[in-house]
Amino acid sequence: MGDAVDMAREADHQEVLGWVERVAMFLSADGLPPVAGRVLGWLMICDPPEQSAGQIGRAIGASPAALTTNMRVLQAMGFVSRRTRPGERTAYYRVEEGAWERVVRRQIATLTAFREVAGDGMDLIGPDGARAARIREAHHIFDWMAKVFDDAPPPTPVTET
Amino acid sequence: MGDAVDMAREADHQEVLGWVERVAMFLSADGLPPVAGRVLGWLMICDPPEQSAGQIGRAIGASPAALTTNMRVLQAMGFVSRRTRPGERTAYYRVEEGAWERVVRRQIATLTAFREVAGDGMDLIGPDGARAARIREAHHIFDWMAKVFDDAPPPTPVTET
DNA sequence: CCTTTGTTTCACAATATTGTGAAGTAACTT
DNA sequence: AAGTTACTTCACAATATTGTGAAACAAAGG
Repeated sequence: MGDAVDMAREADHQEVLGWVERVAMFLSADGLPPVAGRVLGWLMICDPPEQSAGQIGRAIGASPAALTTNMRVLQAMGFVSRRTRPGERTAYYRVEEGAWERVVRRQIATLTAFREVAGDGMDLIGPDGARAARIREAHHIFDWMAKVFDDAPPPTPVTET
Repeated sequence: MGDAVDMAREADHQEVLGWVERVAMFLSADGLPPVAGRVLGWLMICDPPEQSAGQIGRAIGASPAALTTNMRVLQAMGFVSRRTRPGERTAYYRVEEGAWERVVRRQIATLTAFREVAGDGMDLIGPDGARAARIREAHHIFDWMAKVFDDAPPPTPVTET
């Protein structure tokens, strides 16, 4: 059924798939469909780093149709980029540079957006201390979070690509 | 059809409901069901601040059954607390003190948890520079985020409750 | 003790999400 | 030009999520 090298490769792939699944699970908490998460996970760890939809689909066990749909999603989110090579009809995908920083920043921006909602709530019911206190508390904490990030030093750039 | 005071009250309630809906929409991005989000929004802005399931249900237009289910969810998440009064069978709910800080911290913790996943990925494929670079980048950014929060001054406590 | 009122449970309906299979289309190869 | 391969589209199936209605239940009031 295959020699020792094949068996080792198989075991590796299982381990890698397990990791890919963890990545997918993490992203599904953000509403990303399972296959999209698996693709991103796979593209994080695969070798070579740039692969076609077919290769990806075979690796993670998803249908071509699912690949089409989810590659589109991932591109729209700016997580992966699509590249073609001259004289080849196949498109290759890779994780976009800085994708995860964008993920993080987007998350934070979404969170801090609630500050506006809280502000509008206070406008709505007036500054009356007792009643507005609940909303003020929420506003306060989101304001704190926004400031933490505004004041934070930017992440050190990646040295090697 | 009602006097001027009633009409004003009605208009107010519509505005408030609109705000409640925005809160619900925000929370649904985190996977909270619509009704749970509405309840939380309502409890943020309602007067009096402590209300029964029946009152809440009538205010936001949800069935008693939905209330039961979603109040349970909100309590489990630590967002609202349930209180009974001696000699009354009715339970009253209110927004838990510090609920939103908990929301924010939970979100951040969830995000930074990905640092572990990235770390395990690097363990899996070895420190080989070229291939591990993608995962290292992800690890790097999540590490940055975790540190930003670890180093951040805590939010100033609420002065008035 | 029976009524009233408010809550809970549960079966089910409505809807939304996701992914597959099969057919269609496009592009390189020979 | 015909074949091969890869991707895309689309109808549909499987599943998951939510919320409702009706019936059961519990507690307070008469």
